[in-house]
Amino acid sequence: MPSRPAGHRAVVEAARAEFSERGYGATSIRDIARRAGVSLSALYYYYTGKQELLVAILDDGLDTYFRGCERALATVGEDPAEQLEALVSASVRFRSEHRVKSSILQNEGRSLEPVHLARYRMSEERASRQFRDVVERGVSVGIFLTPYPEDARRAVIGMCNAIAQWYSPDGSVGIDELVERYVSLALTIVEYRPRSARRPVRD
Amino acid sequence: MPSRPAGHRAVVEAARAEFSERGYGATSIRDIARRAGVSLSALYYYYTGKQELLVAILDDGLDTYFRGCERALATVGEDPAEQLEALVSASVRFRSEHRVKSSILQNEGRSLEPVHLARYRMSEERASRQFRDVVERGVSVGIFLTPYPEDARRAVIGMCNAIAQWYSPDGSVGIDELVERYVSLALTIVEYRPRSARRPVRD
Amino acid sequence: MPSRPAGHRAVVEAARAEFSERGYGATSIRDIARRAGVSLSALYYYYTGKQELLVAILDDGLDTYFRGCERALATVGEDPAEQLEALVSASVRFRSEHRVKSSILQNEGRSLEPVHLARYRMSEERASRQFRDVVERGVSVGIFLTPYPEDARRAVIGMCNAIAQWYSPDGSVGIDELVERYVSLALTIVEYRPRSARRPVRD
Amino acid sequence: MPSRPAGHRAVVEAARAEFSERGYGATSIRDIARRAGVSLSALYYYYTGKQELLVAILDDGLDTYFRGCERALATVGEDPAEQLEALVSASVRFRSEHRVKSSILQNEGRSLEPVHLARYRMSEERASRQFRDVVERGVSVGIFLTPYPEDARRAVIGMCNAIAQWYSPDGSVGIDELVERYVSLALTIVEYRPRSARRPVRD
DNA sequence: AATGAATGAGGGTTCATTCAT
DNA sequence: AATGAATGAACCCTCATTCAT
Repeated sequence: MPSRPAGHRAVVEAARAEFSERGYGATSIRDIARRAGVSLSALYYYYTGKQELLVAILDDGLDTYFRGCERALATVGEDPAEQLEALVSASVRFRSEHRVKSSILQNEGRSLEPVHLARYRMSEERASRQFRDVVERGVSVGIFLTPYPEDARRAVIGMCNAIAQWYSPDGSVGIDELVERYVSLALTIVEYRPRSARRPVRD
Repeated sequence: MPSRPAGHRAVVEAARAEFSERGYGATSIRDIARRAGVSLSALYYYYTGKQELLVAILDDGLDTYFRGCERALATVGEDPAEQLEALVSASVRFRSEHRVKSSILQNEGRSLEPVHLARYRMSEERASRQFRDVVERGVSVGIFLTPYPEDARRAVIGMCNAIAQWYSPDGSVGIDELVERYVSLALTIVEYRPRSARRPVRD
Repeated sequence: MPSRPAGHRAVVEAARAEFSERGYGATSIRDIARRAGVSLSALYYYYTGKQELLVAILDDGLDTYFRGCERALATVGEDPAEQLEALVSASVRFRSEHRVKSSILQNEGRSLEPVHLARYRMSEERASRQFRDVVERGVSVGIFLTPYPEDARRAVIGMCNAIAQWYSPDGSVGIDELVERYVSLALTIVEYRPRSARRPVRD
Repeated sequence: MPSRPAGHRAVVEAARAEFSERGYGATSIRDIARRAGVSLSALYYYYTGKQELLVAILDDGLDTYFRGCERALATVGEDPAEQLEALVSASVRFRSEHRVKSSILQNEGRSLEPVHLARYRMSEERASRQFRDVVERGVSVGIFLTPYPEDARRAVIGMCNAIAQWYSPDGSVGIDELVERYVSLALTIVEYRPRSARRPVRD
């Protein structure tokens, strides 16, 4: 999306909004062109069709998400608790700051044609694995006490994903505050017990 | 849905499957008729149109959900912890046993025309309130220690809702086991501390 | 229409109203059944279909019209002026008292299938001839001075036919008064000069 | 209608013919496209739908009629008799030269959706008023002796309107001749007595 | 005598897309 | 680089009608 002629921007933006509001299947290419203030032909001049727009939008969404994760992880060390904090923080930020991107990612993967679907599923898997690795390491290291790491992981992801559905920037809770609360919730869910807390306990 | 001519069943079933797989907007009425093994005209003899089909399906889904909740709540008393257990139990069962109904409820509310949307939003609100009331009572009674009851509530609901997206009846975890784990997770999330545990324990 | 089971009446009446308001082509058999308060099947039990309804309605309209003419003509003698009066009187009454029948007669003949069309055209022709004969006799007898009998005839018929389009029973003019005026207009159009008026002319 | 893409012409023409022959309600958009030798989609590229086609055709018909009236009125002075001649002349020409436009104007106004109907009714009213004003002025000036100006007006309009139903360009009467006869008939109907003719009358 | 269920054909309209310019 | 014109397939839905009961 970076080095395309001007007008592109408006088209993707419009498509994103429409896909998010109505869904891919219910959105017409004309709706998009109209919303972008661009002629139908222009749209086809920029993109090969509706499907390519979806691919571009999903890719961009994934990109935004994963870059956020990487950036967050880069600020912490090897400690699973810190890493979980980083991932939750990135996820909460993504779901609240990019609600539109987020909703498309959650709903419109199924609208991909088989060719593109494979790649998309791999990214989904990558996102899961990122969390799974951290949780499992926390468990094996003995600081996450949850007896059901997979369920815990899904609970954490599930609660983060849901943010896009209800969060409003006009609401009473700021994003930083939200991040803090969800990080705390996540640590609760995995039943985090810091090492230092275990020391005095003999037995 | 009870006293309609024969063939109805097949139509709703087919519509549910299609709506769930492709989304309302991307589903054609012909797809539904074909899948139901019914003529296009027959479909219109049963239902007034695509929208009524959606309404019927959503209503049925809500019905299934709320009846499950009521049944579960009927087995417990006034204790917020028990009530939360009941709601989570009903939710987990619904999301895992009725994954198709569940996914439509989560994705296709937006496809409702304004007339029907209002009623639907009220049902959504009712579902939220059910949880909110219980969580708030648990907090005010002092057995749920979470400092952020709303976030906790959303986390619980979010993790339950997500079940429909990944649960498979062929998987390794049975539903009863799943219920148990999620109930436990929910109590963790609200930071449940039973009264009895707090009393005599010195140290 | 006379000796049919009850319920027939309501159906024809409803069909007449619908055909008149929307036109045959734009009227659906369901509209008719609904308006008649009768089931769709009942309608088909009474009539073989939409076309037969139209035929019945047109026949009934023609019947009403021609019977009115015959009744009026029966009250007068051989005098063309009196006969024209009779025809105009019958026409004005028909167009004002039976506006619905009249409008269908004027607009929906074209909706007849070929089989029925022939008979219908003959009736139309009969209506024209009735007037033409009288006007021509009046001319040949020397009491209608119009140099263009055909145009006069068409003018008379045209102005009578138009009544159905504007007449309202709630209006200021009663039908008897209307008849009188149109009779007078008709005689003016054919340039009627009574015999008695010619006598004093020295000849 | 002027600056639209090519092919427009054929579409309106075809629509006009079909609407006139079968009526708006009985005409299918496919009939029109076929008759125009145009693809169904092309038709929709030109017009937004069947209704817009009707509106365009009615507007065009009204335009043709009113322009004819204005042209005719421009050639005469203030004399009501001359003005009536002008209006009748324009009407006869319109009804005989544009029989198709005329028939649609007479039959299909009812097929307009409410939004467009209002405007159409105003045009109808304008056409009536044009005649009414002239007739009334003739009466008040004392050259039209008819005791019932409204009936006379309706008779004149009615007979002119009827022309479209029977006139054939192949017939024995040319249009100029027809105009002359109908003008004469109209003056008869309003009982025109020129001023000059009244003077010599002693008394 | 009367009707509920069902149908195939066709209704008006919109779709994603292409193509000549 | 950009667009107006055009298309065929498919859209949702309603049509007049039939038929078993």
